Amino acid sequence: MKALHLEKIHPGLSIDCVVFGLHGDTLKVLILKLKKIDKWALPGGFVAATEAVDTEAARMLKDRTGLDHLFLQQFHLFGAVDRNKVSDIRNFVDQQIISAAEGEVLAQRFVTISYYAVVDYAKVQAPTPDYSSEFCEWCPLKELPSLIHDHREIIAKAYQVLKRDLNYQPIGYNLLPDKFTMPELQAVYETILEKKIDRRNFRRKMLSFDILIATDEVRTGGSHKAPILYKFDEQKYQAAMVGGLVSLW
Amino acid sequence: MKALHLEKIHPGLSIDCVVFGLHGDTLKVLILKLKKIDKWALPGGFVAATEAVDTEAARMLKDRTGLDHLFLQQFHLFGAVDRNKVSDIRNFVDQQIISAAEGEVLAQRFVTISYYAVVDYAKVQAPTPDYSSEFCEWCPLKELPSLIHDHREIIAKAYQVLKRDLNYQPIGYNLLPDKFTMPELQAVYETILEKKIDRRNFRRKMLSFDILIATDEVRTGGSHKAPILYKFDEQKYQAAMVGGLVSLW
DNA sequence: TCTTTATTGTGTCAATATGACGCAATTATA
DNA sequence: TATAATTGCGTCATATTGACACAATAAAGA
Repeated sequence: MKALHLEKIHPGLSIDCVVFGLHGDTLKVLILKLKKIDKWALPGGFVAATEAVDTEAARMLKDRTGLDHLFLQQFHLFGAVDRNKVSDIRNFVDQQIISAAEGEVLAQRFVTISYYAVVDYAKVQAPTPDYSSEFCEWCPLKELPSLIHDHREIIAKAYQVLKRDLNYQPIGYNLLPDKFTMPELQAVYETILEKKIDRRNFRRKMLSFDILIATDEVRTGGSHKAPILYKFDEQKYQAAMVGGLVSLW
Repeated sequence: MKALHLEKIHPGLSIDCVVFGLHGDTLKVLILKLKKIDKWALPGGFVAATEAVDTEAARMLKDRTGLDHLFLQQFHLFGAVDRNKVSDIRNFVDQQIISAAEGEVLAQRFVTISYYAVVDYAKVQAPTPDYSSEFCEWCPLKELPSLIHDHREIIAKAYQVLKRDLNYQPIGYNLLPDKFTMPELQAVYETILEKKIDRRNFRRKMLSFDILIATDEVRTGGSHKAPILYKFDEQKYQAAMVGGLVSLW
């Protein structure tokens, strides 16, 4: 959480990424263990003076996960005055957990623009910590440890927005493999929404959105009927991202 | 668009507000005519170092419109590198439209966090220009003049998000009077969506959301049957703001 | 090879929701 | 007192949804 090249950094602004990982039927969040402080943080960083904010968010995600071309959704700017909890930082300095200089940096006011992404846990070999962190961990959403600043609030908001977005946006592109089965897609929804959906009704509704193309292949391996592999109709998928899947009025 | 007290301002960050006004059946946007430059701008400003970003957005809206307690929706951070179009600014300086010092300020990189609000045009007596602008105007969404920076893009995005939000959020609170009729509420939707809705089906759906309470009063004055006055069930309205009106899954 | 098990694709059906519209009631005005 | 305008309430055919039945089939075990 320290600026590397302050002179080249857009001032007062940070980026935080909430990276959701689907691990079986559990939704996890990528967090980083800080080096000196006994707390965790979201992957994030600062914006180079010469780069667009969206570009920088994508770069950070790539640096941590190795993943590229992900769907990164900007969802909120957190701009409370004491969102970095200056009294906590003073305590860290008093207890000599961090140096006075480090405390000075951390006590500066930053507003943070937050992005979320949903990634395939299996595609991320080993998340890479940044200069300020020791190691990374995928943590179940329900078992978050003590987080620095307002990062717990950021994660809560990200999860709320993600669930809301499922009501009008498709999901799965660059998250599932190019070809995937209906049960695999359903698992994405069930994991995020923490809710069982009737598989026959799920199929019917999903197909009605007209964003899937059935291939002539199936996924073998299970000791049961081999499910059909689908792919996204990229055109219609993108159209649905903009125009929404359903409209009330 | 110039900082008043740079030393007390959070650096590199501005706020822009897209204030939609319902004027009969037309959706208008509040814009400010700049003093020296022959362009228009969104109401906005900078964030005091001692204030939350949301608070500052509300303050700006109150300064311009006199309106308080509005629903202000933060919707996007615009963070492109050249969103202030530095080449345009250099031209203004070259043509001596603005001073070199003013050009210097305008050419600095700022990211802007944008909010939208929908207000009752009739409640705003006379919008007040700020120090950088000559006068304000409610401009129909379809007839926007030349705007500074990326403000046209900001308005387009605001309108897109507003229409999207109507699909899962209620609208009308602090926009309509405390008591309002069903046709008045419907007009809000029709004006924003630019779409006629069957009044009988609108009523049925709106009532099904269970956020309205019928009073025992009616609105007289028209030469026709007096419509019933409704008010919002504030509890359920707020719940719908968080949880959404409908859910796909 | 022949079951068995697990899970998929397809389809049914009652209940509910939606879109399009009819009609009597009622308010101010002519 | 009639007229015009617009509202509240209701109908009906059609579409959508939720709950569930059943045959098909891929792999594993007997």
